[in-house]
Amino acid sequence: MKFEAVTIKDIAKALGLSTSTVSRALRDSYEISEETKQLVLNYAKEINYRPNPIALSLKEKRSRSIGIIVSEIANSFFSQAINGIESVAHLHGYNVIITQSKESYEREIANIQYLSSRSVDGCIISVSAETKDYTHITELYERNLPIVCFDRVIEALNTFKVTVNSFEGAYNATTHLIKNGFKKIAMLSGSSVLSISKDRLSGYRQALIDNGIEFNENYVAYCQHGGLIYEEVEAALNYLLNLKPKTDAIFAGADKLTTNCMRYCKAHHIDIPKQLALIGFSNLDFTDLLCPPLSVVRQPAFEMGRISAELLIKMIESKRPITDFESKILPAEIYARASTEPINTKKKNEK
Amino acid sequence: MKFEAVTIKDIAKALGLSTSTVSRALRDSYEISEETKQLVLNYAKEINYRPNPIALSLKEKRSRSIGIIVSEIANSFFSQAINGIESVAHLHGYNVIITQSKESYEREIANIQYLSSRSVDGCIISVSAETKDYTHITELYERNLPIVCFDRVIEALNTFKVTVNSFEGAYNATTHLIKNGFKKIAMLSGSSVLSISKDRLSGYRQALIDNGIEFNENYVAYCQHGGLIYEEVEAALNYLLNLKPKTDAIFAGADKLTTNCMRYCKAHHIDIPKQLALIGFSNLDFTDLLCPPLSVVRQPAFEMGRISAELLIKMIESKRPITDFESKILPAEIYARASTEPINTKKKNEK
DNA sequence: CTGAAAGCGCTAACAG
DNA sequence: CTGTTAGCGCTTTCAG
Repeated sequence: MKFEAVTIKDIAKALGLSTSTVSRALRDSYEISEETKQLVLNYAKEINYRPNPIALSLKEKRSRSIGIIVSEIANSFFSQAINGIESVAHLHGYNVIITQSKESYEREIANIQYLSSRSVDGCIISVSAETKDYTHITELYERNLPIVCFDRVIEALNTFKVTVNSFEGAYNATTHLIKNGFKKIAMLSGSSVLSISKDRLSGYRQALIDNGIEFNENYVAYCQHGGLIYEEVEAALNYLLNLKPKTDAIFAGADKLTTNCMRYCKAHHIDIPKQLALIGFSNLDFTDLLCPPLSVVRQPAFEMGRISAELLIKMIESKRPITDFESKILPAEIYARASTEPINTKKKNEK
Repeated sequence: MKFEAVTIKDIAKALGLSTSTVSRALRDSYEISEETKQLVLNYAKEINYRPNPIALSLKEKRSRSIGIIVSEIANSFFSQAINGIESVAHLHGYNVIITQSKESYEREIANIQYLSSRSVDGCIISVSAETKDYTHITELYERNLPIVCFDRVIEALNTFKVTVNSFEGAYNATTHLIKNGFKKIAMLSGSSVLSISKDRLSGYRQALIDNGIEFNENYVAYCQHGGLIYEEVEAALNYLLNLKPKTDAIFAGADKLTTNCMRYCKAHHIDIPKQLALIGFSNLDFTDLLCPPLSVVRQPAFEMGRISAELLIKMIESKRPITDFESKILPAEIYARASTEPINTKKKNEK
């Protein structure tokens, strides 16, 4: 089965013109008579002519499309970010090709190579949790493929980076827990190689220190797949919840970690926040409807996508190489809800 | 900024061969000596040569990519379905271009035209809630663009269709409510033009009738944007909850309707299920964690995506036009949770 | 066994 | 103002 489209040649033949005349007429070139233009334009509309972007791409070595690599579109943060990217891309006449790495290094490589060979004009990337070696990306970047990093950025890559202030978000979340009276706050962290994990860990650490609480490495557990697999979260929590002194609150560093932590508590009949308080990064739209309503650190995902796309398009359309790269760091917002409410310990202990 | 890739020409020049020889060597043609093949293959690997799929597409008029149009990737049902599509597409060496209609007729047209002109080999479509006229799709289909409909199908299009058994899902959900003692069951429906809305309404209706309850049109409210906009759900519920006799349960016909209904109840301090029971279609992964845990009708989204992609690829690769189109109808699963638990009315009314 | 040449759809320099 | 031609990267006759 083959799908046959109308070409410039068909128009030229039908109208007894040359292909170049038709081409020029369609692009409203000044060197074509008004008469011919109208003739061509009308006929083109009539037979519903659409230029073949593939031929165009081949010729111009640009495709007016941009590639996206994220770990998982089913993740709210990423689908919101993609919406942001699409909104500005379409505004500038670009289309968007979305790919998922599923946190796999192999798939990330396959994706970026597909995208680059597919002649996307640039890429917006949030690297996979598995990726430690970035040569597949830096190589393309050095060969002049415009790339913007967002969310999980590559420190070593000298380009635009769009992130949330992970340190601050983690700092505020942890401080919030402390203010609400929680003492033994553990951190459930994503892959230790990710920049955001490190930043979030630092924020958590600093908040403890600033509040006169000792930072204890043992109260941090890592999930190398970012919580994508429930079992890794289960293992991490089995560990964290059996420490002495007893963990009374969890700060979770990523979307899936947060929700899977909740799932764990439900499965193990752990009362939130009475037995365990919980706050974590999440962009789910339903955290207020959860049981209990969940305190979260929310990232401006749409906005991050928007900015990333704007920067990428700026890079693509810039005449000369850009050397002055800013990093955009947006604030994360804390939503305090029931999952971190202070528990009135007096009832139990006093009087 | 331009990204320059290695071409066959570069290899030919470097090795003192012709481009055709190189091309043949790379494709392991029988008419090339083992020697030359090795030479070319080694060099190609060394300089990391990748064929340009754009050039290939132009030549072969096929791109080994398939297009997807869904209303919204942030919708769990669709992101799960996309995962299913991707899994088989990659298996067959196809790539996937995802687009979103955002329930807009205009965007749907723009998307499918982009995809077809972009020479995707076929499309998998779930139409937007706004779409009443399908000529933009049927036209392309008649011009031999393979298309598979899923979820929201186009009845009139004679092609493969992959759906969930909406009638049965709705029937079972409604019956579940009746069995649990609810009397005045209202339905919160999506866009009235969608086939799935009609089927779900029929299922709801039939369940009432089969249980000796009169079907009353007034107890059905429609949300033309499928619940994407909270306000339309709010308006619908304001209406449904003020009917006499009083509505005591809601059956919601789509993902966003269900969750927005929950949000409404929370905002209006309506106790689920005591004041209002709720069950609805939803593919959210967190419905068990909601407050209260939500009874849902769940669609096998991944599976639907998988099957759609298999059928599409079968269509694309078939030598002769296919005429025998089956419709795959998969069962929906009911998960009964606290949001539809029977309420013990005896306490109030009797003795 | 290998090379020259044409062509996929389009644009753009170069001629008229 | 319009036509001819070459070329983007690749495959594929058709000639050697």
